[in-house]
Amino acid sequence: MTSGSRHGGQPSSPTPRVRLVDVAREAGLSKTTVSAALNDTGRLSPAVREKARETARRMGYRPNVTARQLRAGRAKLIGFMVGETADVTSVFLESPYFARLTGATAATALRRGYAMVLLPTGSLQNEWADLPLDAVVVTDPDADDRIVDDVLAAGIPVFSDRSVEGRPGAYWVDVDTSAAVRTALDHFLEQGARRPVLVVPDSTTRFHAEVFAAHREWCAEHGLPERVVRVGEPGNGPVVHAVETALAGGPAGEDDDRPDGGDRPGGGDRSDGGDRPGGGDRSDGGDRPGGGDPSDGGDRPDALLVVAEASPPLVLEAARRHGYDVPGDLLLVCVSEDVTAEHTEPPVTTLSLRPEAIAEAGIEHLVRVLEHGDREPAGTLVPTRLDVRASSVRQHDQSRPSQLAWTSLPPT
Amino acid sequence: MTSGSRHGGQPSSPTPRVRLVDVAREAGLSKTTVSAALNDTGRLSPAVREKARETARRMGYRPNVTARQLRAGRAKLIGFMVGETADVTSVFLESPYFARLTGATAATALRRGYAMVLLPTGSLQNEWADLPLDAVVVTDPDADDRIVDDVLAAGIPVFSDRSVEGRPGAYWVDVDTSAAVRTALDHFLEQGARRPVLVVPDSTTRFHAEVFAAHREWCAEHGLPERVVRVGEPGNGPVVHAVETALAGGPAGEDDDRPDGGDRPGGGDRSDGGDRPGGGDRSDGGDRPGGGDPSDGGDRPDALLVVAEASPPLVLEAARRHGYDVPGDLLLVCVSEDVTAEHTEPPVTTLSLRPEAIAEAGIEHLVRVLEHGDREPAGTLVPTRLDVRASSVRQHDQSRPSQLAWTSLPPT
DNA sequence: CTGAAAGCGCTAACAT
DNA sequence: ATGTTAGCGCTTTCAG
Repeated sequence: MTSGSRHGGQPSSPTPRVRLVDVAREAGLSKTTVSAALNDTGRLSPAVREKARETARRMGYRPNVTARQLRAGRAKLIGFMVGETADVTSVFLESPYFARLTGATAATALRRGYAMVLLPTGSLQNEWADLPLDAVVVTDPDADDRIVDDVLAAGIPVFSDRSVEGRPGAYWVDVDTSAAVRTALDHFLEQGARRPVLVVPDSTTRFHAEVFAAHREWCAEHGLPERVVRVGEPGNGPVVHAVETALAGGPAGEDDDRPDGGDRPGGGDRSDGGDRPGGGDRSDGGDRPGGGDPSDGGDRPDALLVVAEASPPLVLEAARRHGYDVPGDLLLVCVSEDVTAEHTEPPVTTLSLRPEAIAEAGIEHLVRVLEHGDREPAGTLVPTRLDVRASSVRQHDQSRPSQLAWTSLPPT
Repeated sequence: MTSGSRHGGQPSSPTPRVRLVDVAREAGLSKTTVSAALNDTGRLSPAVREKARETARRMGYRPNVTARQLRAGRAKLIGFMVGETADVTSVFLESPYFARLTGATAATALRRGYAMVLLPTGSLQNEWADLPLDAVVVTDPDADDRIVDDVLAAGIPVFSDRSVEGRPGAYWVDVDTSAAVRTALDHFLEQGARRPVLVVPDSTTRFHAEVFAAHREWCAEHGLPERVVRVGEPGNGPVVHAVETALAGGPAGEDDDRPDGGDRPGGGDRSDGGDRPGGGDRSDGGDRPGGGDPSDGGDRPDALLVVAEASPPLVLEAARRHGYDVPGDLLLVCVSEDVTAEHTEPPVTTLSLRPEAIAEAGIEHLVRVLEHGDREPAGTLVPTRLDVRASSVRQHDQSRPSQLAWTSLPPT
């Protein structure tokens, strides 16, 4: 029989919990004294303090957290939700980026004394209404998302991306998207590529919109044609399909026999620029295209920047199916946190958004606002990191170090 | 200027929240009446009820959740932690299995009115001490893990896997491991394989221990030699390495030039059985091994069951590097929730542990215990699902339906 | 140095 | 049908 069954009547009595007053009575002290002893506050004689503590320990006293919270006025609880892929909760965690962002946010928050609850995407039902949330973190809200306003309206501070800038009660942390895109494209240029293509989701998330804009700007600055393929749906199927579209060098919808394209009406790929049909070179093995001077003619892309999240091995495989040798004919960079990128042959260069750094900056900010009332600054920009691997270097200097896109910050 | 700044003194006054009593006073009613109106309890005249509600709405009243919780005696909050890979929190979410289990648990719990906080792995510091947790879910605790006892000692019910069976206050949900392993191995047999190899983590998790045992039993029953390679560390590197060890047909440590083996002292692979050195056939391309009648001689494996979580494309690639054609020379099944398995060529057969089903069963159980005091049953067994794809079928009958390992339950 | 008492904001007996 | 009152368990002035 376990200790703790008091009045032996009901067999399944849920063990009436010992309260502070019980300890006080048992120790022959007052609630106040015991509370002070346990919380290490007030001026108590060491003897009394020890006695109180000892009694509490012996009785198995556990403070009622809710009562404390009521007293304190805050629950040290924050909510976490992702706005993008606004459908099922269990899906977004399958993205390595969101998985790491989520885990890192929870860990960092806890380290600062805040617990994090995982909230379902989609504000339809505000289940968070029944939670004593001190703040809510909203990652990558859709442009037309009401969620931020709803939370703000409830009087709860919001921490999100830069799209909330200016809203009172809202604070932001964002990746330095522009620098990130430039770093990747500059890297391509440096390696001799002249016909880079961008594959980016067709979403209203601020990040994706910025990627598109930064790419356009960079192309204009460098006098290069803007080659973009937009992916309508998330997921490996659609992204791989988009990659194939990009590599075919022509508009979407041609030269496709894969069963898992996942196109829905209006959600398919859109290929902007470089619309001259490049010919159906869906060679599965041998002959390599181009081959000559990389800075010259032909319409086939010679570099690929995949911003849409997809499995690097799958992207690599898609390139091979289309007869590209990586990095021989095609330099490849994926914006991804997927660790499989290190294990392919060749390993794939990735642009990391550094979710851990974002989480840390966000929680840091949150704590400053919640505990010290800081209102400034309203936001923070976090640099990205390019992890150069064999898939994007022509020569054999794979030993070059990682580059921070925003070099004014330390590479932590 | 936003509405809500009351006494215009301090510019950054955090908007004193409107309380129930404020609404009552404003509406000329009592707290009780307003409370009843808002909670839809008691017998109130429709007119008064509406008036109370209207006033509350107009004043932007939001009930103080903590006060409610204190009154109710429970916070509708549950903790979630994973015992395995007992290191950093942000890591376990990178596993598709844990990611989906986590997401599904959070979603299911919320649907039943419980919020879920993500707890850090490792019980070293019980940060959960400051949380009003009604219960804690502990997935895959290590055999020697103290965490379950700690939580139980705090008087908090625990929901975990079968390893907690018999402990008062502990309940379990587990996968039907034995049936799962049998299903996979039977499938191999059915497809003509006679020399299957198992790759399984060398962990003290109950699941992995059971996999090992079930495999041993199955081999004994079928008079087949027990071929096992144990992986010392989690992660794609070590698992792929183990796969290569398995495919080389000999003991570990030979025939290896990959830089990412990740062996640590005492943490490397262990190859049990089939110890005759199979010869260094690390052919990168052409010649295929064996080729003759599959039910006959040779020492090279003809089927591979990878239980350790690894990226299917990477496993497939490893098999190819060793000169295997899948499914020609080698049938492949991965225990994995990784969606990339559907997108490889050939697609990889997976044995799904059905994390969503586990989550649902677990929360269902939790609600029954917490809200209805049910003590029986102490546990539930959840069937797995084999998603047969091309990587494990010799013929072209890929159209066969999924199989439930435990056919007494519906295939939901 | 210690104890009595006043709430935190809400809900539910118990009057009226 | 509505209002009064007593706590939920804890922390914290404020007396003693």
